[in-house]
Order: sequence, then C-alpha cells, then structure tokens
Amino acid sequence: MSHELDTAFAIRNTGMRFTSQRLKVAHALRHSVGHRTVEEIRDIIGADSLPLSTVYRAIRALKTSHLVAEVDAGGRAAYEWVDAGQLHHHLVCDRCFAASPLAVEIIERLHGEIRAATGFEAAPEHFMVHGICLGCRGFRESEAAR
Amino acid sequence: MSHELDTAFAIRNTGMRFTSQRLKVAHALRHSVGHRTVEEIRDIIGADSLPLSTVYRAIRALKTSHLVAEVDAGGRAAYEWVDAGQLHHHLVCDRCFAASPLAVEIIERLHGEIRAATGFEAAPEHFMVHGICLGCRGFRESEAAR
DNA sequence: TTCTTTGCAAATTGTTTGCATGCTC
DNA sequence: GAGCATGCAAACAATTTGCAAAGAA
Repeated sequence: MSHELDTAFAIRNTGMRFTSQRLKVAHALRHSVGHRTVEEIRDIIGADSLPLSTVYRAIRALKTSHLVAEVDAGGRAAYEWVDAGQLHHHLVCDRCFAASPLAVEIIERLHGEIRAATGFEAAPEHFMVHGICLGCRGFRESEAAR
Repeated sequence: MSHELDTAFAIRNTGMRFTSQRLKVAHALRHSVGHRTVEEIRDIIGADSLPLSTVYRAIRALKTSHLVAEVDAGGRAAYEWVDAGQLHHHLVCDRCFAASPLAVEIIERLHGEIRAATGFEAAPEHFMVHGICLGCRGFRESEAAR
C-alpha cells in the first residue's frame, strides 16, 4: 500500500545514500502523472521545503541511478519516474505543455521501421511527439468557428 | 545560382524588414548541412560580426516567419533552414548529436496512427527521434566485441 | 518621416558549484 | 568516525530586454 516504502526501497536498492530529500523528490515524481519541472517538484514538496540546488542534486543522483529520466518540456528540463523496465512515451502539447501517454505498440512499430530503413537505433525511453492535444485543438477550432 | 538572392527574396517575401544582419543569419543557416547553434551561426558569419543578441533576434524573426525551425541539440537550442513547405524530421544521435534526415512517409504514417488513436495532432515540423546512430552503434559494438 | 531593427550593456532564467556543517553508513 | 549530502550564497551559461541611435519602407 505504501508507495513511500516502495520508493524508499528503490532508492536504497541503487546503493546511493538514502536521505529525506531524495525521498521527497523521488516520491513527488513517482506520484506525478506526466513529467515535472524542477520548480514543480519543489512546489509539490512544499515551496520552501528544499532549496532548488538540492532538488537538482537529488534529481541528478536519481537520474544516475536510472530511477528518473530527463525529458525536454518546451526548452526546460523535466523529469519523470521510470518504473523498472517500463517504456515511456508521450504526446506533448505545444500549447498547454501537458503530456499524455502514447501506446507502446505505435512507437515500437515506428522504431522497427526506422531501424529497417536507416539502421538508427531509437532510444527505448523518453520518446516524445510534439503537437497540439485534443483539448487545445478543440479550443482553437471553436475559437475559429465564431 | 546565387543562393544569396534566393535567401534575400525569401526574407523580403515574408513581409518583415530586410536587413543585412538577417540576411547573414539566414544565409549561414541555409548553407549549413544540419542544424546550427546560435554561437555556430555567429562564428560562420564571423566571430565579431554581430552581437549575439542580434543573432538571437534575427533568428526569432526568421522563426516567426517560418523560414527557420528550432530544434534541440543536446540541451541547447539549434536552428535550421526550412525550405518552403518541406517537412523536416530527424534522427538525433544521443552520442554524437548528429542529426540525419528521416523519410517523411514513416512519420506521416505515425502521425496518422496517433491522430486515429488519441486525437492528438502531431506538429508537422520539428519531429525528432533520439537514439544511437548507425555509426555510433557500430563503434559501440566493435568496442564490446574486443 | 515613420516605424522597425540594431548595438550595447544590463537583466533574467535555469542550472551548477564552493565550502562549512550535518547526516548516513 | 569517514565520507557523501545538504544549505546557503555566489558563479555560470544561455537567452532576453531597455534604450538611444541607425536603417528600411
């Protein structure tokens, strides 16, 4: 039940030192739906709970241990929890910057095509497609329809 | 023959004001194979030819006019010339940061699948797939084989 | 002549680092 | 007790902005 224990275990399991700061950061990411910016993480934890530098360092440690992955959200770096062995693909809206998940099969097919055509081995994680999400698209169209 | 005239025409054609600075920046990008960083552009033009702020502003203007597109080269922003109406997709190597082109059909198929599955409208430009290119992959494999 | 763009320098933003102190192993 | 992690403040790099002068339409 306690995801917090899972997270704590995951951190300890990597061999790195276990600290409350790292737990907070990891926990915040683990319970976020999409990816989170450093500032968002800090706000989730509590605005004045940790200095940003510590959040950055905790993230770097977690990233080195492959517990979190870095993605690019409109120029800024963002991070997400990586469940063991699970692939992560996203549709990222250029308007509202929200990320929604993308079915794995679609991406696997794409990767296969790319490999066959060019020999390029697409990275299994961090795959993102930019564009306009359904919500923003609907909004734009209803705007235009007026 | 003179690509420079083409470039000048392209700039004038957008309706924005034509300046030597914008021409230099556009020209540098138009004759670059892959994408170029702001500093690379400045160096192509001539190290002390333009202040960086002007290069940034020129790029922003060209980007607004859809003459150049912004891509992400390992954290930093990079830019490339967009030939009229032509789609740009890339395979970006996470090891050597080189970008190679990707066949348009493959991406169009992907976009169709995504639209059908989620309603998300993928952006027609700037599409990138990260991974390991054939060259770096070969290198790694020959390293491992020793 | 009017309105936009440039150049310079200073300001911002996002991220990293040095160092003394605190906490984990 | 030894060594990594934290907190704070200061350093950085990349990019943007304010303002007066120069240039394009």
